[in-house]
Amino acid sequence: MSNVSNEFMDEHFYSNCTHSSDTMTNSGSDDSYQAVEWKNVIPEKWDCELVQNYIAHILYRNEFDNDRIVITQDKFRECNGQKLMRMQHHDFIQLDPDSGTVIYREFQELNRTPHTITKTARSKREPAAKKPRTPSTRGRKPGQLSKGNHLWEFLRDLLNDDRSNPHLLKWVNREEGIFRIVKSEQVAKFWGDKKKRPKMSYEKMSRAIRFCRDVGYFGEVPKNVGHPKKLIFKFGNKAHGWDKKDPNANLDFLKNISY
DNA sequence: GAGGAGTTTCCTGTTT
DNA sequence: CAAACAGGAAACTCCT
Repeated sequence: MSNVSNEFMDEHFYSNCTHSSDTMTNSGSDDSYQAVEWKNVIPEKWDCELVQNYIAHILYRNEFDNDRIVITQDKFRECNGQKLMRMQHHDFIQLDPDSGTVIYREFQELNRTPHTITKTARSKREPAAKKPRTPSTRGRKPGQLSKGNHLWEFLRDLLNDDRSNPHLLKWVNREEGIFRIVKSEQVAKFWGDKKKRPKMSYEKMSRAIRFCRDVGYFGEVPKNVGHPKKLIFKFGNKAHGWDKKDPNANLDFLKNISY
């Protein structure tokens, strides 16, 4: 459970996103509480304020508490995007020993992905333009967590349990968040059980993974790095906690599993 | 009840 | 050839 309130997100993260509007992807309207699509913004153009917003965004996602986020944000108050780009791992740690590594790693990941909405063409088919979502005061806000178990959390928890890893799925590169699904239909079956969808299949689950990839819970798997091409996935920049075991993970359905 | 997030379902076509 | 991958379209569930 995160103890960071939504009020925090509104006040400290979303509210300033109308600054540097030339680098923003949202409209900059009064209602523009929407999270910056960081991967669509060029870090070199970030001003100090935007860097602080980014730091808050990273720490919020990594479940740092409210006070901690404010303190760390302040440590980055004199950093603009260009300075952030020049900083090495040890510079981040020096600035904040607790979160330096997390911020460094996420920033590296951000810089590995192209800073554009346009996706790399994979097939001859033209990708359809996404309909922009209209900001509203109702409904769940972007980034706001639901109580339900999400697909990326489910896979993360399976990966961190030795009843399922490596029988059902396993890490290919844990540091990078890259994993391989071994028993695709079995994993999908468990997913269906969890969501009470008895007709769940790997085909349908993988469709969900592709949607989750579009919004950042999963990422593009690097090509040509020696591992097989099929059934390989990678956690994205909206996923977190995959590098450690979640003590609250509920995997009771694995207790009777036998191989 | 409205509306957004996160799927689920189904489908056609492509790639491995 | 089978299995996996891709992504459009529409519907659905859960949540605020």
